[in-house]
Amino acid sequence: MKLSEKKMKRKKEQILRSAIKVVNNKGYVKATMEEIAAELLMTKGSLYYYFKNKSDLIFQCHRFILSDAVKDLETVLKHGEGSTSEILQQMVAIHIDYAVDEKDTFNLIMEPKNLFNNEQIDLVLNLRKQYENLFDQIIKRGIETGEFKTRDQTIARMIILGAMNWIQQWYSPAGRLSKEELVETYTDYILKILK
Amino acid sequence: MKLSEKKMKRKKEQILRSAIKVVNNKGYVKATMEEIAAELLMTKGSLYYYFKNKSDLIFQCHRFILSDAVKDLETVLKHGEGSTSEILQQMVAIHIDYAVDEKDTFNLIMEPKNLFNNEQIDLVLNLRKQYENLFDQIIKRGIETGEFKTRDQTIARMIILGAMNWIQQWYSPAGRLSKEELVETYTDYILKILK
Amino acid sequence: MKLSEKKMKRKKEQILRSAIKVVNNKGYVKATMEEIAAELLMTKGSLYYYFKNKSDLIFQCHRFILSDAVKDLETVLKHGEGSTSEILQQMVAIHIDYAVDEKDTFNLIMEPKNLFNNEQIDLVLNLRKQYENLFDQIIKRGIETGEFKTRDQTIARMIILGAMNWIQQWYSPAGRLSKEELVETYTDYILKILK
Amino acid sequence: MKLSEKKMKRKKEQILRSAIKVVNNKGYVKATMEEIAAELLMTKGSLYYYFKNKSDLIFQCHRFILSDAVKDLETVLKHGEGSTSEILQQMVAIHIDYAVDEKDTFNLIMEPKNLFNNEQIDLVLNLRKQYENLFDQIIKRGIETGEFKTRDQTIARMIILGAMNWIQQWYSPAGRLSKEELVETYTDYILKILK
DNA sequence: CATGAATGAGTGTTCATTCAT
DNA sequence: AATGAATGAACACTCATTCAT
Repeated sequence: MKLSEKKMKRKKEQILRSAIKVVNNKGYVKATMEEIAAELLMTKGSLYYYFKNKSDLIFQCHRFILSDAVKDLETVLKHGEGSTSEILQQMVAIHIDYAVDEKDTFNLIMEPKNLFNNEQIDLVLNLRKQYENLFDQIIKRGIETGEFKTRDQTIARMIILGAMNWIQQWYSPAGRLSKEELVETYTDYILKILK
Repeated sequence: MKLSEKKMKRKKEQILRSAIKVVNNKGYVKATMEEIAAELLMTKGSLYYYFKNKSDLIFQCHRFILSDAVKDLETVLKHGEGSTSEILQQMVAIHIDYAVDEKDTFNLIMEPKNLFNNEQIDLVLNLRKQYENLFDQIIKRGIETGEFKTRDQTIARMIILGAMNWIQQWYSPAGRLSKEELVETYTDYILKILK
Repeated sequence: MKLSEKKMKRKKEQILRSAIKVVNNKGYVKATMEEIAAELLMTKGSLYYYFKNKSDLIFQCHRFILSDAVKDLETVLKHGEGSTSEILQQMVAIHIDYAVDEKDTFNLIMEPKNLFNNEQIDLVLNLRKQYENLFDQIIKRGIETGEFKTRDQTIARMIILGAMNWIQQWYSPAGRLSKEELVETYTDYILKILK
Repeated sequence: MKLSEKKMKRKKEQILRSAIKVVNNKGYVKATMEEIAAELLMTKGSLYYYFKNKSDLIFQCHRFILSDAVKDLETVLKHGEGSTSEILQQMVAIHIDYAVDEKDTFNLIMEPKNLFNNEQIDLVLNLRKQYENLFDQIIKRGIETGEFKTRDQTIARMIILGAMNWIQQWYSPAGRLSKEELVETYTDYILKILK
């Protein structure tokens, strides 16, 4: 019982990984079930054993990655050490890690959702809100400790997220900047926004 | 000759306008030649008299909008009055206008380009560079006048562009903020980055 | 204008004829768009130029045949000469003609309709009612003239229709009975029911 | 041996019952192996231990129901009490019961058989003949006792069967007529045919 | 110039069937 | 005896593209 369930879960994850890859290379419309399956040496028919729909599969991809990122951020937010600014820097590092390492994957964050049904949309929006909320929390904490101040907190957060999401459009680890330098510079600018 | 050429040009522009509308509504993958033609009371077959491809048509849309935006920015940059900060504010206003009004067509900036052939990609990348360059110019001007200073100018510009491009992911003119307020707040934060 | 419309109509009818043939040979579920198209040396894609759906196409088939039959029956009912019994006999002849000559075609009458959408179902049920109603009319007329009498008119009509629809399950023109004999014998029995 | 054979038989019957249910609800084309199995808390793969094919399974359903009906009719025919007319009425009741309760499975009688292979078709046709023959017998008996008379016995029987089979196209137990009234009225009319 | 008509490659989805365990 | 998993053939439907008229 437990065994077969684990197997199922592992397979689902494999498929998700493959789907994430393909979806983010081609966009979710051009990503075909065939290609997603092919990468795993399966036939597209088999995918339907694990996922109800293409829509469902894509949705799970989104959810999967986002959940992971949320978990990482939460850990830092709760157990991270140092000043609020230092914790913020760690969060920026996490976001940039996802955006750069899992490039295609994380890109999902900013894609539209004409494919999701209402139920799914709700869940996605919730996850996104959760994600944004983590940055809201750190900002609020900074304000409370007197480290930060903002004119309009929502917009400040949007600016920060936008700036970070844009990274994957241009940054290459092979380029002029190391990831560490990138994180540092970004944090620097972000702190300017919050001060 | 000249006459028929002008007619052709006018027709092409009509088609582009229609295509832009549809693309902005449905995204370029779901935008069908049929719908683009229908809006003009034509049949899709006719489109092929003016454009080689759907790919070509979409590309021209992108180019059209981007050129427009570049022109607008250039005008402000050259003839705009006021301090560098004030000119920057006008540029932010222009960008936000395009991002909000021309949603998906403008959005193409940040989307992959599995649709464009190499020739087209080069042209698009050039346009993008031109676009970015205009923001580089205003930053440089600010530094020369002593109004701005940056730790890393490229990254500063990336942060600014990223922040602005993100707007279309969340901003609705029907929401809490008017476009004017949005522009003002954004400029405010952007200036913080540059000071 | 008028010309192309006529062409369209003619083509639609051709497709309907083909569809009727295939549908009634294989049943509407096993009838494929491909096969329907193949018979006309078309590709299945083309069918969608004329019909929105498989469901739509099948529906039009049903409607097409049923309308024809209704028209024929109405003609006899209104302009037929002779006693009510004699007119009934002509109606029986028409029904049997459809059932035997257009065997597969007419069979549609008795097939379920899990395929039709609500709008279509309404129309189909209406047509069926119209068809049944024609037999109701002749029965009523017979009762008024004193030629017929019934215990339960609805059931009488159902028995008559059922008996006639069953013919295509067993009758072959190549068999023992000519169509004329068949009609005569059937009418004979039907009159027994109505007397 | 004997024991496991009995187990096998019992299981087969369980499956048939489930299949019959599903087929009656969805029609045999839309009835899926999955659904048939699910009702029994099995997986569809297991069905293939008991039945070679879906075709085979469906065929056995048909056979099962038809055999049952034949048995019931035979019982009445041999041991039924009362006049020939009264026995006929009981047979009509049986037929109507099957037609109404076992809708689609029983309906198979009058559907084409693109699903059955030649071997199966022969068996089905034989069963049908057996079924029809039982009605022939009662008619013949009526003629011998002087209760009935017919112009053409085969056609008379066809009319009676057709009328009865049609019932499932329109009758609903929830409607105006109870099943008892239906039986009585039908018998009444059928007797008119036979007199 | 424009269109009506046709095409064909592609795509998601379903489902009977198989088979190792 | 049963199952989990995979397969592959089939099918409806879409749409960019073509071309004779």
